[in-house]
Amino acid sequence: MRALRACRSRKGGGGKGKKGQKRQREPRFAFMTKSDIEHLDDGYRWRKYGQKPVKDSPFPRSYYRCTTVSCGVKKRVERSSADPTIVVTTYEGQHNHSSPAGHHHGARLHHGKPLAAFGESPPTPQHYNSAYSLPLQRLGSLQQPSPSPPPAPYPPFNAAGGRVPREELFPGSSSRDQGLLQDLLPQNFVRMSRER
DNA sequence: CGCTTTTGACCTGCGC
DNA sequence: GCGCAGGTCAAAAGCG
Repeated sequence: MRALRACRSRKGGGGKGKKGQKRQREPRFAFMTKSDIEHLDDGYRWRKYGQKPVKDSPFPRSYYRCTTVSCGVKKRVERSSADPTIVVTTYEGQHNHSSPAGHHHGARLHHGKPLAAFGESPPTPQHYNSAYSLPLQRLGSLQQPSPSPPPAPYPPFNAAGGRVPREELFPGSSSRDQGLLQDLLPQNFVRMSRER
């Protein structure tokens, strides 16, 4: 048990990051997975660096980071409050390395049955997309059901770091993630996936 | 012995 | 201006 936390000189320097600039720069990609385990082995090595209880969800949200140096890809894992069996994984950023150091199993979602995927840039498109025929959708398309689906699975954003501002994807909610589940997982979507 | 996990504290931004 | 929620850090413990 983390008994004594002796010298806590500088803790929590992160938060929302720089002032004035929202640190939502990396492309994000979220997908739902029907699994009993949260930490799906996608072939990369992840290190858990945090866990926080979510406001509208009885389940905590876990924060992972790619252990590979110079790869600042982050991953957020949380269970759906609507359906505990559904795990929502949100990737932030893209891997600089094609193959994980040491491990090369490829994408293995043990027990996971991906239900849907949203976002802008899947970390391993081939893995999730082809392997499970996931309907890649934009984040915004879920909130705003457009008559015609987006032509390309990957929205207009350059991997160099510049992507379409969140404001464009979320005209209504321009700030704060405001619940990944709420925004990314419409109730009907979850239910639909279950009933299939 | 090294890496991962756990957990509380701290910081920042936004909403009211 | 204050409070809340989200996100990150850092140290210790646990495990392989």
